[in-house]
Amino acid sequence: MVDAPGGRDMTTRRTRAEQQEETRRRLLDAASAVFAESGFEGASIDAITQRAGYTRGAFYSNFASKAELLIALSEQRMAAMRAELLPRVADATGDAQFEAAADWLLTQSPPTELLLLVELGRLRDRSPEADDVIERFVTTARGFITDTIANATALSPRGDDRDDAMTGAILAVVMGAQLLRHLDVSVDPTTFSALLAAAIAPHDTHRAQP
Amino acid sequence: MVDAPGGRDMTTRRTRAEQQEETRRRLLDAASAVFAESGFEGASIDAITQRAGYTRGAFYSNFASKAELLIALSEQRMAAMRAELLPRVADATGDAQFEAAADWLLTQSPPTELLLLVELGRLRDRSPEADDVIERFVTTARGFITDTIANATALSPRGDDRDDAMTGAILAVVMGAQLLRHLDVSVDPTTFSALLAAAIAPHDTHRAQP
DNA sequence: CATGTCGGATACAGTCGCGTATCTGAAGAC
DNA sequence: GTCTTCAGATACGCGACTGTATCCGACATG
Repeated sequence: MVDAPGGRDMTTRRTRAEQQEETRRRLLDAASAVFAESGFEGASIDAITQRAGYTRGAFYSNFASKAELLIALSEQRMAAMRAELLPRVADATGDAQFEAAADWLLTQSPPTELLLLVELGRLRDRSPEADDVIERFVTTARGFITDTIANATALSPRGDDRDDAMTGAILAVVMGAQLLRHLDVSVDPTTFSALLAAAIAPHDTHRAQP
Repeated sequence: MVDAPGGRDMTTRRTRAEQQEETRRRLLDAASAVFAESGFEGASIDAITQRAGYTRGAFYSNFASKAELLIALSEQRMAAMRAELLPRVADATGDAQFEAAADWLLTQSPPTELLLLVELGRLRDRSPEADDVIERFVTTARGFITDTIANATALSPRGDDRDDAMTGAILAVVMGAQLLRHLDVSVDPTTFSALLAAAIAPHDTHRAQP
């Protein structure tokens, strides 16, 4: 699909670790695309390696199984998502933070990432590691949300189960919107921002309703 | 998995059409379970027919392909969902309608149905029929939502694109909640109802905030 | 009751994907 | 420069899944 990685290029001398790192990265990128198209079970290892420009040998020297690949990919993408959101939120102030996050979620972020969670949810029964990844994601996402809110409203999180209800509401809204995008249903950004605000409002009693 | 359907029962004489109808129904039910466990691509026809208590022959005399089975299953389940929601909503009045719907969605309805939409979304590129099913679902769901609101608030729908934004918001909330359930993340019913109300509130300017 | 019809079972051949075992050439060590 | 190591390629055997072709027996129709 892209330029052949097998062709050794004299201008780019690389250490073994660098080389393998790029292979891993390419495999993960290819897997992301193939998973999105065909789903986890429908994605053959051959299809993934071929799209990355390798053969099956490259796969088995980087991953033990397709499940492990899914785990690794999920973790990479969750970290990437966080890395994208953090600066955008940090660069804004007050309510603009939510709008910045909402805008990126609705227009920039690939709805594909959401599907990884669906596959992980299916895998959880067979692999305890998938369960860990999901739990880590939820915990991290909740922390990110409360931190952002605390930062935007200068209110510290409660730390009680009402926080869980609120972060759960935000997660539901965000994930629901991504799912609609996957179905090619457009989501109005204004409505989306309003929903996010509504999810936070009952949590923040100091805040006035407009 | 259940009692063998192959064993002809003398007490239950059935016409051919009835017999085949039951076969179809069992196959659809089994497919629903297997799809939930293994996904569309991961579900083998053998696994489906075996769980239903048949062999592959039963499948091919009822469906042309696995894709067609998914289409049929999706349509059946969407109709069933509607059939479940309608009386619950009709039996309540005013805001209780939303609570009734919310309660059923969060506690009774299997989060599995949502995954069918994900698979359909993947299939849409290959099968135009899947696209139709999705569009029909979205349209029907939107109609159901506006009807329910109109019924509960005695206000007629606007019929403009603000309706689309509002129904989209509700769909996002509902689907997001189901996805969280699939990930074993509990969703607080009170928060969920509040979110639904918040999605409607900006739409309904005649309504006072509590 | 005799015969045609057809839902579902059985048999079979072809394809595909997986995992392992083995090989190769370049990076790293000395 | 030689030797070792190892990422990635190649080869192979195996099992699983698919679709079709054929068969069987219960319903249907006269």
